[in-house]
Amino acid sequence: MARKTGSHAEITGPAIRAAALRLFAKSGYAAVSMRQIAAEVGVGAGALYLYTPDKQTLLFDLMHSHMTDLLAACDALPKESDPEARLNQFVAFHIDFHIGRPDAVFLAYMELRNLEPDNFATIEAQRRAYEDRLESILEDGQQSGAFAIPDTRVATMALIAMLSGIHVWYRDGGRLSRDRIQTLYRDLALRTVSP
Amino acid sequence: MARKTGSHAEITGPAIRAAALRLFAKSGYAAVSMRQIAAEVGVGAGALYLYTPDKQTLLFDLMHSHMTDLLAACDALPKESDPEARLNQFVAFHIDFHIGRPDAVFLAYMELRNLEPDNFATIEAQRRAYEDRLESILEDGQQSGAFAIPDTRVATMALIAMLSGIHVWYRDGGRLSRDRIQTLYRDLALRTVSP
DNA sequence: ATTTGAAATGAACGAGCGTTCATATACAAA
DNA sequence: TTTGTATATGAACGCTCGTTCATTTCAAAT
Repeated sequence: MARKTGSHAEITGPAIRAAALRLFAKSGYAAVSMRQIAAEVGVGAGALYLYTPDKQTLLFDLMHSHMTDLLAACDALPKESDPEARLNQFVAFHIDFHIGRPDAVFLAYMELRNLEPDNFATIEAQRRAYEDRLESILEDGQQSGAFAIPDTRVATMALIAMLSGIHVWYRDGGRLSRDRIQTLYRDLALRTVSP
Repeated sequence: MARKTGSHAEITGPAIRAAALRLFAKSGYAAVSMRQIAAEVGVGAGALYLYTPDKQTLLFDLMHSHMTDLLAACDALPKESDPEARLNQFVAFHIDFHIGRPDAVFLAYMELRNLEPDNFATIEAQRRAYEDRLESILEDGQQSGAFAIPDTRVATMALIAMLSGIHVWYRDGGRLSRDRIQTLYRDLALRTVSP
């Protein structure tokens, strides 16, 4: 048997990316073999190379498209002028975006060290760009007197870490609803910057 | 050649653990081979098995002893009665302990998924026990009225994430001294729980 | 000086790795 | 219905992996 009945590139391609994402997130890039990914999709290992030049590129594409989506979604938010409203908006956005993509979030956080130098630099720049979105909000609030922040860079990193930490314990259908979590973290964020 | 001049178990054993810790932290458990570890120590790969039954146990021992040290050091802190003082103490302790052990922190944080189920359960219980140290402080403060926390469990996870996030950006000799970081994070922590 | 056990070697094992390629089949267009 | 191309196979390549083991050498105790 060679080509399969009903096989199409527009099905297999995304299926490979989805399987790779799930497996990389669960076991880690280095611990997952191309044969495992292929088995999950239901094809032979050789077929993967019709869709990616190699394993490293598969990882990079997953991380890169995640970060690109993140930045695009962040920039597509309606513009608020009040720093406090912008912070609230950022917190709600971050939680919403990240809770809906646990595997991609896990990848982007845990697999940086498995990227080759050029790929690493690209992802790292995107991560930094995202942090800068938050830092701008804090700086503007600081200048306008809406916030009182001793060190905006530290506050930025602290807030990002606090928000990103949700993925460690959040489970769908757990004790807290998404709305409740957003409310609690909006409150936490606001407390850390309020005068 | 077989046995080496000047070779001693009390030297090679710790050297293996130190090399494994550094390499696991840098590249990840699955990406590091026993031969790499051995090369770093300056022995053959076979020699490692005089000091560990297998690679998995080597990882587990590193994580387990780190967590055990962490809990012991935390419990050895002088007892404070005031919840605010206890929170300050916890923040300072956490930062101090973690900044001094970047590799072990990285391991305990990133390699959980590479632990076999029994080992995972052990480490996870220790991690939870550490979180509970902080949660107790927050609960006591909440009951005494010193703190006003909508959800102590969420506040606990948020604070732990915030504090642990320091390892992402902290570098020895960077812009901020250890003292300055402790001051900033004590302030951040206090803000998030203050009435 | 001799003995004894600890410490390390280095070859070997079977298995699995990422990747390539000649080959075969299914589908779309003619 | 024929033809051309997209899609997939599965064997094979050269490596590296974790681990074992017979063997050798060093260091300390007698």
